Amino acid sequence: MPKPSPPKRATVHDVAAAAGVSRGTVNRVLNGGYVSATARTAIEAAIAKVGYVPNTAARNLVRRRSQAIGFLAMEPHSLLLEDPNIGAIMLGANEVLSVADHQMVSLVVDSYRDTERVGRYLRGGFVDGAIIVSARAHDPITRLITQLRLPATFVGHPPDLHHSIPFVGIDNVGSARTITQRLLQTGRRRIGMIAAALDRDSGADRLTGFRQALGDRFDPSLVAEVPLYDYSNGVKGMRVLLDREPLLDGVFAASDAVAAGALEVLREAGRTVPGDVGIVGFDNSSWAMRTQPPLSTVHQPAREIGQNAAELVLNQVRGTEPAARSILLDTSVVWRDSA
Amino acid sequence: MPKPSPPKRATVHDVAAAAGVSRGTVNRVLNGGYVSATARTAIEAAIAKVGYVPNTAARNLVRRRSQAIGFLAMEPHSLLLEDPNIGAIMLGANEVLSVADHQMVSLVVDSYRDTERVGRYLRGGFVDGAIIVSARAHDPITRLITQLRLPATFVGHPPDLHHSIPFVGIDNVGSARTITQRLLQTGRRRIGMIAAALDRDSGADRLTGFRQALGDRFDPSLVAEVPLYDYSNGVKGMRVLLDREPLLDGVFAASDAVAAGALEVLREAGRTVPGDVGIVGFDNSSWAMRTQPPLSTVHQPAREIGQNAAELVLNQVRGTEPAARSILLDTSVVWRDSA
DNA sequence: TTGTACGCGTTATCAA
DNA sequence: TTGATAACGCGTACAA
Repeated sequence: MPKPSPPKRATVHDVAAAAGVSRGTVNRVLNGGYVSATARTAIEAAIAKVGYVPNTAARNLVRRRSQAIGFLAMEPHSLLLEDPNIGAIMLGANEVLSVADHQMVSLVVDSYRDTERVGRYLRGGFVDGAIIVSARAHDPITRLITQLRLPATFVGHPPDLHHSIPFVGIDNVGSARTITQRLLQTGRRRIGMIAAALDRDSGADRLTGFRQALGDRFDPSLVAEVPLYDYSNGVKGMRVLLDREPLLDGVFAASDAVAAGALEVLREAGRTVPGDVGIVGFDNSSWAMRTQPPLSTVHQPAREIGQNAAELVLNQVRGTEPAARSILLDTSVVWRDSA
Repeated sequence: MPKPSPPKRATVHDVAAAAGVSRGTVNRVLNGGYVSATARTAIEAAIAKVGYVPNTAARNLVRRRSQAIGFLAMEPHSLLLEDPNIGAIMLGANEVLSVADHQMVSLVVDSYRDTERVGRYLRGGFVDGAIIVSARAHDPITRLITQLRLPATFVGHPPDLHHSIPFVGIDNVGSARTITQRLLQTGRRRIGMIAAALDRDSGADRLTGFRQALGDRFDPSLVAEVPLYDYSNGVKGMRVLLDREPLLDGVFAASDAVAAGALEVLREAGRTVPGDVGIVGFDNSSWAMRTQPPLSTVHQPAREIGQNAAELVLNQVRGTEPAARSILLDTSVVWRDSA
């Protein structure tokens, strides 16, 4: 079987020939510059006629650009698909990047080996900038990026954010406070929290908001810490909570998936929701509407987060970045039946 | 703010200078060829010392390759994230592509405008090959790809598959037959199907399998057709079925999401599962374990599908494709409590 | 086994 | 306003 030959593509040279001008002039209509009206129309016709499309490789070579932005997800492979927001964030980022004719290359950093590989990639100049999702504290990748002075934006800030790098996110503290207050307003007295992912800003901030809302009534023994934002950790956390305080009548779960797991445990324990105990989640993911009863939760604009992150990087790449940096997007609370 | 200057990168020239040889020799150790042991070690040391990484743009320019494979999803944006398999398929494909040092560029084709844009992209030689997911009949993109003789692989075959293009998929007919038989074996007499996405091979084949399993007992009036594989269509389909045949005691839902919707309607109608009616799904997605009761369903190896698809394209790109073409992967049935 | 020189398709610089 | 020409970094004949 013969190696398929790449399709023949028209070049600037061909366009110039077809229009009866030099390559320089063609280039000026492509990339702006002084050019006479007659030449312009002739060239535009020629471009359409020969079906010219610029060759990215050649262009990038001379411009010393890759026209690519890295999307770094610092997350175990398995969790990538479970995360209800990451997909929408990627989609949002990809939207504005592709409009700006940039390629989004997604790199998941799971193991140490990944760190090395991605490090080489970044150093190699394969991307003009990076969007970093769910970075943890003291991340080697973060250090590398500041070292390289690579244009970048965080989605959610790592605890040790070097503020030369902007971020886009939501107010986790405020959102958590608001939704916890709802629990208080509906008369719950013994309120616990299943706190997940405390090594991330989102996790830590949600706990902070919970504590703020409770004020004097905050009781550390009613906080069950679990590592991840998922269903099975919701199950574990709820068991702990129920064990410590059988009279519990309110629960703030750090995510909808966690809440769904908690709900299952409550059902097994014979507690009714929202009768015996009220429960609220976070994310407004598809979980929230599937549970019985549906969850009251915090909606975060994941797609917009992605879009804003992409814009922030592109601004830096283009060198047209004024003073204003990080962006905090608004959340909204969705009331359903669980509390 | 100054435009961030791209990091200075070492070139073959630098390596040659550092090793005291010519660029040609350096090239030979990079891309294979005769080279003396002494020269090789000297050059390898030099490469490490100056931190040389090949420049993709330059390499692609001269090789006339893009080192990119398009991942085309012919699906509405909104459904992309809902589909339980597509994410895993992408991950699987990306895995083998990145090992082969190829970029995966994902292109979602939703509207007619997308078709045009993607068409330009393919014609422009921006990808060396393509993986196409959920193509429908008479797709203009498919036609373009055969025209261009672009190396490609389908995931699931479109009804009008031009057999010059290989595909990787599962045996939807056989899997559907098997799981429907289970319903029969457990003594169900009036079995209906909620058939979704009949304009796709997967949807049509599952209906075929259902019909085969039932044989003489097949009753067309017990098939509710719905357009999409999602929860809300499961709700609609189940209502139709219950309306047409109140004595129904078995249901094959075309996907787990559909089954979940159907389950909700059954609950509202006061039917117990699996007591009054047995129900089975398809996909073994996260839905299957979240429903009450958990679903019996067909597991399909989504990740492997992606891996195989990528390998099939790469083989064609490299021109090292023997005779064997399409691949059918095995499914397995997962028995839970719903039937 | 090694070195030299040309071409890949663009952009950018400089004269004209 | 336009045209010629030199990079950009690499692969590859061809000659040595």
